[in-house]
Amino acid sequence: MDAEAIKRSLEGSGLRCTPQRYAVMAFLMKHNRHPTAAEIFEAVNRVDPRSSRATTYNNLRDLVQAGLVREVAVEGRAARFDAKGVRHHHFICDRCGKVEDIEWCDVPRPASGSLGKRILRECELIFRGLCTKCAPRRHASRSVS
Amino acid sequence: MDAEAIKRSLEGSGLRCTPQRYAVMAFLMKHNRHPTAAEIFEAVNRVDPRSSRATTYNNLRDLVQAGLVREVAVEGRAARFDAKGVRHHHFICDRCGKVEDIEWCDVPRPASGSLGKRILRECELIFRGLCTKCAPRRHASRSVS
DNA sequence: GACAAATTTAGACTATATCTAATGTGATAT
DNA sequence: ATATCACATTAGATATAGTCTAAATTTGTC
Repeated sequence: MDAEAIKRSLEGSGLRCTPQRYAVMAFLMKHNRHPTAAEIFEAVNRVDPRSSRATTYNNLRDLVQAGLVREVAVEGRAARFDAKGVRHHHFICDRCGKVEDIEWCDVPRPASGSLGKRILRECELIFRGLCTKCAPRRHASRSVS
Repeated sequence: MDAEAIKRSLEGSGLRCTPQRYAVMAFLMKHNRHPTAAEIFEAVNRVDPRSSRATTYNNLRDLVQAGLVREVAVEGRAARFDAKGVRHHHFICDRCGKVEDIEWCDVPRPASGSLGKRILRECELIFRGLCTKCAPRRHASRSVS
């Protein structure tokens, strides 16, 4: 996405295209990892225009409010704990960050049902509760009681 | 779960059953919300035995290491951001807290496939990306690009 | 250019979590 | 019983993430 397009996108959402705001938005569009505010702050400040910490946070807030950026994995930013009594999954709301328990369910095996392969791949993630990197190599099952 | 059972469970994991440790564990077993460390600290300290902040955090760490407690929604405790370019879901690993994008996929409609109703209910949560409370009331579709 | 509104800024402040060094506790050997 | 030693606890210092404030600056408009 080129500079003009970013400018239009900001102004289309009722935000002025200030140098600092532009820098934050451009950085987020260029890097599709999920950077923290601190990483964005640092990256933006390696070159002109500089941007104070407050401005970086303000701009992130504005971009999220405008619907141009998503904030993920929130939940008040404090760790939460859970005695492993009944086996269950955790689901985290995209909007409010609430942690919701969902009933335990094993990974569905057959890929032939009315739900296609793509859905299964996504189901497997949540059913397993582990990302691709952390998932056990083979058919080994991990205790998540 | 009674006091003896908690004691056995701690000792079975190689942890001494100290008053402070017991209090944290008992609190977590009794309340199946997902309290923060601060909430646990406060609750435990409303009555004897008192427990310092460091001890509360240490005990939580020990309980997690021993596999008796889970820490949910981690990810280094810093918010992460994401320019809403391509529509996708976010999956957060239960073990390492990594945020992983998964390809966008609409909520599957039919409940009659080879995957049962229960699976569908769980799929819907992740496919929608919103918890029960935040989900739009009816068939309204939310823009999550 | 002058004005008002929006934006940026440095730094103080709050909240969450970890570290440190001193002290306390409990099981075991003597 | 008591000396010992590993394990636990403590208060307080420190670190990190984020917010707030009040003043200064920039921007769009007349």
